[in-house]
Amino acid sequence: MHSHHAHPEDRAERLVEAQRVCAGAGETLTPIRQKVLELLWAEGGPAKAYDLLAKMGGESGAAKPPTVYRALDFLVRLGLAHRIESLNAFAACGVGACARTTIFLICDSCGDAQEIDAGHAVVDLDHAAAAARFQIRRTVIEASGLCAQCQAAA
Amino acid sequence: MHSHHAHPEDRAERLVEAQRVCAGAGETLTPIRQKVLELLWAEGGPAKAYDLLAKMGGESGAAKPPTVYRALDFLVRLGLAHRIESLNAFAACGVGACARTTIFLICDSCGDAQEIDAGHAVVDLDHAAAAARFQIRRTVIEASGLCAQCQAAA
DNA sequence: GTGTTGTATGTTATAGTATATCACGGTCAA
DNA sequence: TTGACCGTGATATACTATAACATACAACAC
Repeated sequence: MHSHHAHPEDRAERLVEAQRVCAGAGETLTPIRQKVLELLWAEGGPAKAYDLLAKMGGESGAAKPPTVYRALDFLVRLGLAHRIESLNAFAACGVGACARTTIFLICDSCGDAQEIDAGHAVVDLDHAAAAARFQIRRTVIEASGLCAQCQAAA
Repeated sequence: MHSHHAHPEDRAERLVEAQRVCAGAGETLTPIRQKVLELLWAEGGPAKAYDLLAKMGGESGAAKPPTVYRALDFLVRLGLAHRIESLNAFAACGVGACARTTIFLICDSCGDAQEIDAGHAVVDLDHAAAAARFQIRRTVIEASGLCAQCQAAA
């Protein structure tokens, strides 16, 4: 599941890009962080923290929750991944890394999540916030429903 | 906390309105559901399920989690309350009940959440979804940051 | 070299959020 | 009166996330 829509870029290419992003931020893509990022790529869609945890392996038994949560925090902080609030899940950023606000279209049927640029929606949100004199730090825009494929299947 | 911005309407008035909404949907505002709704009103801001649970009282000891979650599901289903995904919290609908998509502006400092109409933002979201042939069932738009008061205080 | 600082990770425990499941009682219509 | 539906009670458990403290190691100043 979630293995459809393979990303055009080669895995090695994305990895180099991710490392470049980290270096640019003065941070390091450590083995653990890289592993979690690759698991997110492999998932190809929303992934739960504990599912990632189970796939972490590790020589001295399984990894512990803080390990994967720290890595996820890091990846989200650098824009390499996103947190999907309405699923309590995480997804690799569809374009490598982005500082932009993105929208997730989450299919209730197949569980996949499509990431699209927020575009004008965020502009309007900024207007609304300005009218309320509210200073936005972070924006979450998520819509759930049926993706094109699942509509066709139904 | 959260007790500022008292709602203009009288509590009894809101209650009648809520009952009307339920009746209109062919549903019943049972004592438990009403109790949870009143707790949300009393809170005046985002409330956590387990905090509500603790305030439920009940003669034979405290209420159990499913009781409050069922009531919350009901209230959200009828538009009498909203779920705030990025807080894992719930809030009474600011206008009694609404079918509309609303935006929450969540203050990181005081924890209050202001509910505003989605307005154009949701139109743009609809456009974006249509372009992806995605059929939206539910929309979550939440922004967090600093409210006007907390900006002034800082 | 020694100490110090900062960052990443390991480890244990626990807090916090949510639902599955089965049982019980009431209402209402067939 | 029986059966379907709904709301609730009750128990248990699943799932999500973080606190708190310990360890390791590299970079740098002295």
